[in-house]
Amino acid sequence: MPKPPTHRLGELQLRILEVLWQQEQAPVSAVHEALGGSAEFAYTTIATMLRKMEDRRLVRHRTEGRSFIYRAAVAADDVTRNVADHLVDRFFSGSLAEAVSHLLDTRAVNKAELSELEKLIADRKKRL
Amino acid sequence: MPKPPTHRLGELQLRILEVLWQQEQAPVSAVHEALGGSAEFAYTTIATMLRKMEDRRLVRHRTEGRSFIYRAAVAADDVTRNVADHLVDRFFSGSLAEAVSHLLDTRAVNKAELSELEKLIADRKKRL
DNA sequence: ACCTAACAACTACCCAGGTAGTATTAACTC
DNA sequence: GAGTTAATACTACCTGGGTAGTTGTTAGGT
Repeated sequence: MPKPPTHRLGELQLRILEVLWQQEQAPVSAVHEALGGSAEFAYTTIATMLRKMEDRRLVRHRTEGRSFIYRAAVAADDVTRNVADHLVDRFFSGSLAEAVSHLLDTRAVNKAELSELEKLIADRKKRL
Repeated sequence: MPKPPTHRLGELQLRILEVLWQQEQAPVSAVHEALGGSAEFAYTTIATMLRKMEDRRLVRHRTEGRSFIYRAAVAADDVTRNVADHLVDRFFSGSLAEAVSHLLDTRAVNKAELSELEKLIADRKKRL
């Protein structure tokens, strides 16, 4: 099956997916609620977006009574991985080190976080 | 001045910026050439995109004879930083360690790269 | 049987990235 | 100074994210 290009998702699509990842499955109304209700978006906006996302195979639905119950059709990890991978490839020519270096340059990283990173890498090294 | 949201750039816009970062400044024709000439894009596509990007303050131009000489108005580092920062914030709730962990999980990282990372972090630690 | 509330379907926008054809302008050439 | 050429300007289109109004359907209450 052709995987959808999961990098390049709109912000709303992302938030909808996040709801579905958390709730496993939900009718339109529940997604709408979880996103802040009518204060943030019209109910129809969510319904439309859900339909469009189903076209792109990002979500699926089944019918229950008169309601559409949606669930995510892509895993959170897949989306995250695709987006992150794409970034590293596109902006750092595939070099993870370059990416991390850049991030370290421009973020306030405290000692604790640095130690966490060190442990992470040490662990990884052992596993080779 | 209101900075343009540099995350969320189209692919073509990125490639145009990359040309401009490399060449410092260039007329439309040079950008078009650098992007593979008419085999890839019509000359007018590049010209149009450059104009649109100037609206968004991503590039500037000056006139030289009848030619427009364009140059980037945003630094490569700024764009990269914004995109990377946005990613870490959006997908890893701001945790660099989480992001790196995820990347390590899904990319084939060899020993050399791991060592490079280790050195990077050690250096950074000293500097605190 | 009728009314209403809930819900999905349909339709129609707006905006921006991307694409490119056509028109225009200005300089250069003969 | 008419014609060619190289450049920009204008215009129009497609696609996809985002937004929402209107319409149709149906279950439930009375």
